Amino acid sequence: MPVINHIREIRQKKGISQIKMAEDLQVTRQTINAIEKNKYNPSLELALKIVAYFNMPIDEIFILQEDEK
Amino acid sequence: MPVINHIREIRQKKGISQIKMAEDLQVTRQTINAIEKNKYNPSLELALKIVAYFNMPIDEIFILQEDEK
DNA sequence: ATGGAGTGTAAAGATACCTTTACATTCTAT
DNA sequence: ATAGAATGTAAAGGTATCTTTACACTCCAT
Repeated sequence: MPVINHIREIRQKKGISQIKMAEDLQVTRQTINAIEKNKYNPSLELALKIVAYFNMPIDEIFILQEDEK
Repeated sequence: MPVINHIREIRQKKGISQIKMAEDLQVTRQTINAIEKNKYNPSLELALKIVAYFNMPIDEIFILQEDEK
């Protein structure tokens, strides 16, 4: 899985629940949960919304793993 | 379409063909073309690869349009 | 004017992303 | 120990992303 994310840690550090984050971003709680659990990556659109939501540089949230083909 | 990109201009300014860019990024030429023509957005993974490929800040390549719901 | 390089596009098929609904589990506070 | 809030997960369905194959067009150089 070539893209990892630090959403859970960041979200928890900010004291935000999956429910609130999902509502704020207008997606379902399951979507947030699945992304945190690395079931799949967010779309580019949702990823950019998350970056804006956390107000952090993208490379502190999403990291492209170079090793695997 | 809430995410726009400046891939075409950047690619052309660097003198790279869609074919070469597709090979370098390990996707098909049609994928590059479709993204440039705004048929759809790249996945987060491909977007991050493009950012690394161009070696530019993401917000100079991909822009989240805020206005539309 | 023919050929090659670059680009535009379409159809069909596979997998990824996201939703709705639903139920189960964990954690904390009372 | 029970309740409420938060989280984990699963199935089914819809749309998005990407592939393969294929054909068309433009532009420039020979």
